[in-house]
Amino acid sequence: MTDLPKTFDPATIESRWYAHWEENGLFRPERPDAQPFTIVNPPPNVTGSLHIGHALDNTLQDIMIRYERLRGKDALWVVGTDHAGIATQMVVERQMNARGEKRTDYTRDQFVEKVWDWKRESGGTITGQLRRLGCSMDWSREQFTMDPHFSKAVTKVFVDLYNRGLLYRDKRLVNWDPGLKTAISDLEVETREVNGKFWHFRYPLADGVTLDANGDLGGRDHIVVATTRPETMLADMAVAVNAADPRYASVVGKHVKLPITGRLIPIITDDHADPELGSGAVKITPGHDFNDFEVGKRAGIKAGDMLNMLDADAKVVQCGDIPEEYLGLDRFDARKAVVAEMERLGLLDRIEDRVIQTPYGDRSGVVIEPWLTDQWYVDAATLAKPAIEAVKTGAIEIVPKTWEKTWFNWMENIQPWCVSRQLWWGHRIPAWFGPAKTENGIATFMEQQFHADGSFTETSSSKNETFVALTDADAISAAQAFYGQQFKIEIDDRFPRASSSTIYIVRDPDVLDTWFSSALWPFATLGWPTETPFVPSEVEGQAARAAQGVSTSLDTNGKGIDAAEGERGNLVARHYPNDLLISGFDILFFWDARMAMMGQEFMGDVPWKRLYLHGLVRAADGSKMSKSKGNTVDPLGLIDAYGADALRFFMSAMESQGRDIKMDEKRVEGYRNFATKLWNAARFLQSNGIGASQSVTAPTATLPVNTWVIGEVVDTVQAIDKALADLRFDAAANAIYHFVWDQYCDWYIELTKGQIDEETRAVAGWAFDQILVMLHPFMPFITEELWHAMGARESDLIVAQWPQSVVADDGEARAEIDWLIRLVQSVRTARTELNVPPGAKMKAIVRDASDATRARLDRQHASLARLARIEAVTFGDADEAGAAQVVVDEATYILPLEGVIDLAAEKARLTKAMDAAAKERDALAGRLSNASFVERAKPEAVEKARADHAEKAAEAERLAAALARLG
RNA sequence: GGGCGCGUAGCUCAGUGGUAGAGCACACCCUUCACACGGGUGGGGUCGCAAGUUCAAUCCUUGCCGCGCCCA
Repeated sequence: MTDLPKTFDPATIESRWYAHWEENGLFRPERPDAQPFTIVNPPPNVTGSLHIGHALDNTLQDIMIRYERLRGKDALWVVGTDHAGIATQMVVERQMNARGEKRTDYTRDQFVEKVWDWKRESGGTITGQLRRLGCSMDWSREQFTMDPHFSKAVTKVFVDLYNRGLLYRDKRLVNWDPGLKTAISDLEVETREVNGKFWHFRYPLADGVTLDANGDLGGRDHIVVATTRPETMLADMAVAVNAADPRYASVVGKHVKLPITGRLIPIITDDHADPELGSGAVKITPGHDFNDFEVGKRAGIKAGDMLNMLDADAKVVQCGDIPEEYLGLDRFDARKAVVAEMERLGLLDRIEDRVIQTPYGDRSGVVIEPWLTDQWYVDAATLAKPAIEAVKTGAIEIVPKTWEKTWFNWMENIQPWCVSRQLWWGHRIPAWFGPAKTENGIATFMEQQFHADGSFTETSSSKNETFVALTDADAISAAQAFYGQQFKIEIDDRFPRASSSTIYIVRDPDVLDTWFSSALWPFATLGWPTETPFVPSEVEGQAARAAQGVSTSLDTNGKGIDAAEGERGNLVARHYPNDLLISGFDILFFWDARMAMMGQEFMGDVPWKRLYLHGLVRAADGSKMSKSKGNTVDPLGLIDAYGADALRFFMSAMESQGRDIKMDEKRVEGYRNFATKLWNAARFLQSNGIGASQSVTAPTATLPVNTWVIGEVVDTVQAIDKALADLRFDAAANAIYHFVWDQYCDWYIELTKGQIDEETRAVAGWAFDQILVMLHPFMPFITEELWHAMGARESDLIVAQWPQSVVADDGEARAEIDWLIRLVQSVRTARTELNVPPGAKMKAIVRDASDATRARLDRQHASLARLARIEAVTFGDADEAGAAQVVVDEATYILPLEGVIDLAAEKARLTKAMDAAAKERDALAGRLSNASFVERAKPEAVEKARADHAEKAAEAERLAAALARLG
């Protein structure tokens, strides 16, 4: 045993134990024959640093993985980071900007190399911080989404999805982020309400046409349309009215002459125009509005023919007939210019104030522009079906269950997922474009993308040929097969084209959405596609999809174990499906849902059997923490102040299902105090010659106090087992907290003081060991430290054995200690209320004591003397006149306090106690006298009411007697 | 507009169809030989409001009020 300092100082032990565990491979001990238990960590952004949400998420995961490791399972916690395409590219570009450089000063390869440099240098921040939190991940297999093996998986998934018709290139409106100059998915768009305006414009009818003179709008020569985005009128291609709207029936098929551009645009009918709203007529800008895009398509306008008046920066470009002075204007300047011109022309009907739902990029914070481009889309609706089914059949259990509805709702209304991004950092799309074969021979189609400064870039049109392949070589062979042996195929970085002898194919410059790769995390981290699951091959995976991926966790469980027998070392076979995923609900769609889709598609099985969703950690005032508000709490600061164990315990104790956690630093402090309490208990044990126990099984106990504490240990194990089985982290933490402080320290240690014999030494040491094991998942550092401080050990605590939850037959012992505690408390209360000096020792005369009570008093006299300061106990009658009286069960304890006692105070005290008992007695009597209660209530409820009534009645009677004796 | 959640002691939160709990804070007492980051004792709540179901509602149902989040 090592002597412990008086106060626990977390900082001195945390780094030491963490290094010890990691260096000795204790985060993933070799357990080839054990049942696997697998969690993958939500890969933090490689640019990130640990925030309080990570602290919560990773603490919960660590609790589960340490718990299962202690229970003997082959626990694997996969860890790594994701490459965070946009965020990482932004970080590196910002650094370049600070040096007066920009990305385009470099070639793509040079730039990507610089990002790798940055990653090697600064990408490990968060992994170091996770270690400080005590997280026991398998660092030996740390992953990165851009690792070669992982990239291989990403490419394969892209190619396979393409070949299965689940991934395609399409020209349609996409959420374009003009700040980052890339497409983003609809999930990355955040809708905000902003104060804006609704401008009503008059569009003159062309060719002298007027509205029906007899109609409600009486022969007007114009149609009023309204818009929240006036600048888009420069790309208007139609005015739509409802076919059932009589006001416009006479002009359908006619034209309006678009102001400013002079363009003639048709008046068409479409249900999108609602006669009840505004004028009933709407301007249609198919190239710049999602609704209008659909209207345009219904009107027969092809996507490629839709007018596009903005460039990638959202500046106005020529799309045919826009006056010179508008070209190059930013979209918001263009808005002002258009409104001013319409007003000058007398065509501004009116302006309304209106709250507008405006889309913003969640990373850039700029207004998103619907923009017409070619992008790659995943057929999410098809992939969602097995994911929906998995939750319905229970193959995936979502905890808390309330999230199921959200899961279904989102999955059932899912839109095509835009997965291409116009970035340099990320997984480059494995698609090559070559010239098209047409009836006139081989031809290249290019699309010109104009810029506001008059320049333009050309990109390969979707009319060209596309080759999706795993490698350059595969792309070349595919092209060779397509174009024929007479051509040499070369990969080029300019544009697809053909000479008389050579075909040049060009790889798509875009990269994939980071979430596309992190969706593969549960299996690509395990070595897929090199290592494969036991059963599904690609063909079988497809078959599973055809069958909607219905599987049960029983099937998958069996498969995992069988696979382990035959293919030890194949991590995919052994650890897929994962057992549990713990994530914040904020990434339910971004990540969890997509893992479910990809897992089902490629592995033919769910990625995890359970999905636990926790809430956010909010600021003390309940507001959301954010850097911009400056109200973030740094978990590392909390670790510095209170220790990682205290922070972890806080997270667990506050994690109740379906609720956010409000930051409460006082509570973290309280759990630091708890750690110190445990520390001091260990010091007490040491000073009494109590150390490490020799067995996992409880020692033989004869003394009631020892039997009692063994029973309490078992109760606590059972409570924790139950709580963690249900993922009730708060209940688990509270169970061990309550046992340590309120049972072990406050009563067990106090009851044994001064009478520590060999048996007690053994039991006390054993019970303390059980505490260390049970508390270890929550507070790994202090428990490991104390584990070793208490004596020599066969193993480190991190790989010790979880307590056995066997029930001992201890009814009588527990009843005795329960009685003793109530007696001590009652005497203490009487002493305090009667102002008996704390040090004063008393004797007690006991009336009406049963034989059992006499025996207990005899056995427990030493404890009674210590804790209640009752020195001598005698039996029989006594003069109660100058005495306090305490009623516990059948007996009354008379405490002579001649000269000390305040008679009035004692009377008041007894009266209060008697009234309380009488009140409950009467309430119970009232209930029992109610015939319907006795007839209809459950028999056991009636029985309990009767018993309680008898007890309360007796208690009131004894207190009344005591009061009477007082005179 | 649709969906979800929350409203319990001064604060932060558990909880249960049958007499309301914890931590912190508060009051009083205690340098008792592990611990003042401690020990002891105590005060404090018509469980948001209203109706309904029930022998019995803080808990179930409905409505209302207030707060938060997600989706359109």
